[in-house]
Amino acid sequence: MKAKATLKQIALEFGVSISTVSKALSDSPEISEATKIKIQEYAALKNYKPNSIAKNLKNQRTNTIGVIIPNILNPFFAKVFSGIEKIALEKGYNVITGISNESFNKEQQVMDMLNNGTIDGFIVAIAEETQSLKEYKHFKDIINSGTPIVMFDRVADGINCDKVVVDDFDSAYDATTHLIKLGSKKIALLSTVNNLSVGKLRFEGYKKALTDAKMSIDEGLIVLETAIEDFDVKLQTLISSKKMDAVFALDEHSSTMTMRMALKQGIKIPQELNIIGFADGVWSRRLTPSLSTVSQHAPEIGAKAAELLIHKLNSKDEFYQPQTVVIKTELRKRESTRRL
Amino acid sequence: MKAKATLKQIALEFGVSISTVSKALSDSPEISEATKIKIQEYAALKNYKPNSIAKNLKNQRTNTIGVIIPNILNPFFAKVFSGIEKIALEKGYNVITGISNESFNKEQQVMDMLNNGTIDGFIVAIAEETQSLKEYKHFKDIINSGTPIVMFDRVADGINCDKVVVDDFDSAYDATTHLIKLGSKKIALLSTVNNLSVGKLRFEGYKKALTDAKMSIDEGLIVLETAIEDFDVKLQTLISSKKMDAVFALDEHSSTMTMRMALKQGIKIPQELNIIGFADGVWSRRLTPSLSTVSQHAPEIGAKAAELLIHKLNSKDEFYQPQTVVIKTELRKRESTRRL
DNA sequence: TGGAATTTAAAAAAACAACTTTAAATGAAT
DNA sequence: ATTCATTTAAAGTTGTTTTTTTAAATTCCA
Repeated sequence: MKAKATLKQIALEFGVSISTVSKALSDSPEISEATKIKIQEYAALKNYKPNSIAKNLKNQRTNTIGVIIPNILNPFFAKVFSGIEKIALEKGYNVITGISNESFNKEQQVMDMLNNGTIDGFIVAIAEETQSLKEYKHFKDIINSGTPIVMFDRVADGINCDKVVVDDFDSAYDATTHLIKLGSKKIALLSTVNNLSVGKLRFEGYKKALTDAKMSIDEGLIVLETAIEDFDVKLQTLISSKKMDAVFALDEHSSTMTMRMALKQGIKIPQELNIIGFADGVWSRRLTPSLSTVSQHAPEIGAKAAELLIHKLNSKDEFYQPQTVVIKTELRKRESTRRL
Repeated sequence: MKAKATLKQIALEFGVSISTVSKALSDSPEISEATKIKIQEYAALKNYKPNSIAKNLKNQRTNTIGVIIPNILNPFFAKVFSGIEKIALEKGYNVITGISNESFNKEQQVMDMLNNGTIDGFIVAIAEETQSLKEYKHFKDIINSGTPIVMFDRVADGINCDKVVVDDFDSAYDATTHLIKLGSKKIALLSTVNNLSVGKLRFEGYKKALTDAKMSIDEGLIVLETAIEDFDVKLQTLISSKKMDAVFALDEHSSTMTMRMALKQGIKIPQELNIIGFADGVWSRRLTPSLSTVSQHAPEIGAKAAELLIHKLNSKDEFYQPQTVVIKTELRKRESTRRL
């Protein structure tokens, strides 16, 4: 464990001043070639790297982004994260990760802990609990303290900051409309995420599509239930009743559980039941039959969020107007859908 | 965007020195009660938080862990990460994430970038390319520079550092043995990860289990192919031949692809074909039939790695002997296996 | 009660590492 | 000897913590 090379250590080595070393390493014209060369060579040899903590302190910025994610095990967030990380690396930023675990307290705690100079700005998907409570004061405080926030996917209406969202309403509308065009007369709607902004928007899109197609909204075909156990019971009942010829599932659990229960009942997919769901693309392809999904372009969401934040950090514009960017979704038609 | 409260700012406010404020806030007995109270009250009012960058510079430590992961989209790594994050939060550490994308260069670059005071230590799963090249100099350099490393899952034999691994050999041995006990006579071995240390160990465990059971190792039942396209072609051929009654798949792709191709061919699982694979537990349960897997306790791996690193960071023991911790796996028997 | 000793409170300074700016010094040339 | 050009030294900046000094207040004893 040899001592790390610092300007001071190098200066001592050559009996010159710290500023001489600093200038030599930044290749300043003020320093003689001979001195520069010997110092630069020594620095390279010792693998000198400026201590970024010291630099950060001086510059009053850290080139670090804080990313607050409700649940890293959700592949959607993992993908968004990969998009953030990619852009961050390109722009020379580090990424500090905080997991809120869908908890309001932990979200607040983690963000507060990081908002002390550790990070320059936040990228956040709001925790479920926070969104249920509509408790957004901590976001306002952080923004007021001068730390910018970019929200993605789950956003807070009242907060004036950059946002990156998916067109949840439209994508649900389009998916439902697609099922109608395939000949479905009875489209069930399944959701365990109706407590989230995204879930509500998707539900609205579904209803609008039915209304526009002059189809009635059948409450008996709708299962909105946040508690997984209760949801599964209701879903089992619905599937056994065989009242529907298509399912639109708003989240991964309801999508996959529908497939599993239907296959167990011997219901043929897609011959007897069309299914479109929100789910991870890789795993949807691995199912048999493969699941048609609404692809949300998660990496692009992350990339865009990172770009917005870094742009804001680099601009000195006091009167910057926050914007909301909508990332288009795509309907990925796989084996779980076909003309009835 | 009001100015952040600093010691200096508070000192100026009361016309006292910076050190007085510092001591007052740390409730030092050197400061009179009256002074302490007024300063503490003011600090609370102004929501003063010590600038962690400055503290880090002074303390020569950042309470931040650098986690280098080959691919965050792999649920295994995401789960390990969640385990790391949990312990880190408990112990008051932040987590900076770097993704190597399985690339040697990026791994080196990211770690180098962070090893300048930004982080106190690393937790690393080695990139595939790094492991193929057996190029471990950067790890040695970092350790020599005084920054401890804990490796998990994919580890480098030649490097003297803490390691957290799964008993890949044993778990493969046990899984294979389980298939034998279920009555399998012809157990195929599929792997797209034979370029990784973990893949090789699992392969060895499979062979040992067969040998111990006095069964021959049939090269015609073994598909080792890193390129996904080539793998799929070979797998299709193997499955069409129907030469086996069981499959042991060493990674997620080969596990799921086997199920998919077999089901497409009308092969009944598990009646005609038993399958055990390495795969994500959540999604394995969602498959129909659900997939029996080797559960690797990923969060525990991450937690243990974080504990080892933080312990090392907090101990001043110059002669600390690095250890290798083995996390036990568990065979999760689901619908894809049963007595033949 | 006056002067010294001791306690107490607070201020000053140093350190962390990098970086910047200003001032000074050296050397050569005029 | 003076001027100019080139180097180098010194000092200040960031915010915190820790150590050292200084100043004031109190106690103690003669």
